[in-house]
Amino acid sequence: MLQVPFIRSNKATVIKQLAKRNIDATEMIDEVIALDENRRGLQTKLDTILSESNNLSKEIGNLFKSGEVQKANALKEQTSQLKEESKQLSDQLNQKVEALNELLYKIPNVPNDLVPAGNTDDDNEEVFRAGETPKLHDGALPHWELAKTYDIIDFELGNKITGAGFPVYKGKGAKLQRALIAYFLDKNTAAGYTEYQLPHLVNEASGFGTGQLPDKEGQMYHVTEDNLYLIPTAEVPATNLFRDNLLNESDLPIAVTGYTPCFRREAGSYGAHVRGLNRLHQFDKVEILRVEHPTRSYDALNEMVEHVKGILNELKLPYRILRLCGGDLGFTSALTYDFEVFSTAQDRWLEISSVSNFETFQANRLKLRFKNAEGKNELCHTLNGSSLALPRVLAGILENYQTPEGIQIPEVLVPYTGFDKI
RNA sequence: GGAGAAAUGGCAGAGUGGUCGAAUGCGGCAGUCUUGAAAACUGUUGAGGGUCACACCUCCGGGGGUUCGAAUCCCUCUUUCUCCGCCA
Repeated sequence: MLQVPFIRSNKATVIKQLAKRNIDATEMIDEVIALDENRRGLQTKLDTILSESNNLSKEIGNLFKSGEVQKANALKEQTSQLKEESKQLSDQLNQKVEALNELLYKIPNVPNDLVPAGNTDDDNEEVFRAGETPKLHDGALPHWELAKTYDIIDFELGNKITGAGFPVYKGKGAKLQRALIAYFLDKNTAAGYTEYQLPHLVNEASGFGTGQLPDKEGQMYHVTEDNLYLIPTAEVPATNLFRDNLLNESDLPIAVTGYTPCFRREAGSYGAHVRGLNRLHQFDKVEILRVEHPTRSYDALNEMVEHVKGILNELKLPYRILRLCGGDLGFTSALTYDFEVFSTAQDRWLEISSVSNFETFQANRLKLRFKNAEGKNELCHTLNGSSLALPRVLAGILENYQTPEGIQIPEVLVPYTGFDKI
């Protein structure tokens, strides 16, 4: 969530930038400022009363000590009114704080200057394109047909044991998945990211820290018995590693990578776009995450983009990079680059990575700070990205590397798979 | 799952109703001494709100209660440890 002091001193900019998301935030921002002023006024009043009653209590204590019981009892009577007042004030104060927070939860992050205005993914700005779209032979198939032909992914079996969106990988399909995970992790650790194995279920506080809660709980599977959520992305446990941390400036930057399965309810998705591996309830993903000094975070974002590019170049897949427009930008993000791989057989682009700078938006909720050069506590910037999401990369490989004789394995993966053809 | 014990500042650890935001030690920072360093000595060292800055307020695992007054008493939740049971 946004910081109130920031809103107060940058009101015009905040409203202007939020307009890129097609939000007129004028009213909300005004209300935030009014509620905050109100809150501070109440706080000051309450503090005064508490101060008075603290003094009285001390006096009473001293009187008891010196044996002046009657005087002490007389003073006791005075405290009851103060108590009543302070109770009322603190109730009012709590209401204000709650109202303020509820409002703040509804305000998305302020888009960066680079974010183009726009409504839908049509308005995203293509900033890079690489890789040749291969000319496929006659009779080239979409990946779900290839999966069947070569018996490497079984969607029906997943259907039987769980339901739609939970495919079963088998044989060389399973091995290829494992190879991709190992390859991605190796690339990430070689680039300085520390590998973590993270919990796949998280508590409410963690869901809140990264912005899934409140409001977006419908996207996550919820284990009500224990009030835990299945992670929709490793971003949630990875970012929450640093919840409530007060770091030294020298601890920054922090770079983390981890592989986890991801679980998404994807309520409301339907049709051809959920065919095959396009959209699943459970999928594998390797994530990279950075905790950065505010002055460096956009350099870090570029480094992450370059890193993901490096991987896709090695895999020799056709891909493009989009800068998301305001309408398509995630709630918590200030600037996001999406990577899409070209699905030749489907003739469409599939999102395989999303690299974002959240600036202080998550850090504020997480209370993730560092001590700056002046000795003041300052919020860190958090960033994360996929490197990479497995199913669509797999789809891209199957479709783009298919030949009449079988599916070639990208050269960099062969040491991991142990075979060069399916 | 059952029984018991515990949770205090970066860490260790005192504090069982009244100048306790909290002794002491370690660590950190600054200074003295030193050519420099170490050692020694001296000082300093939690967070949030609030203020131009002070003042002031809140925080001793979380929440609630008793009391004029709670780190200290009561209730509750969570976590950790020990023992028993079960178990990949």
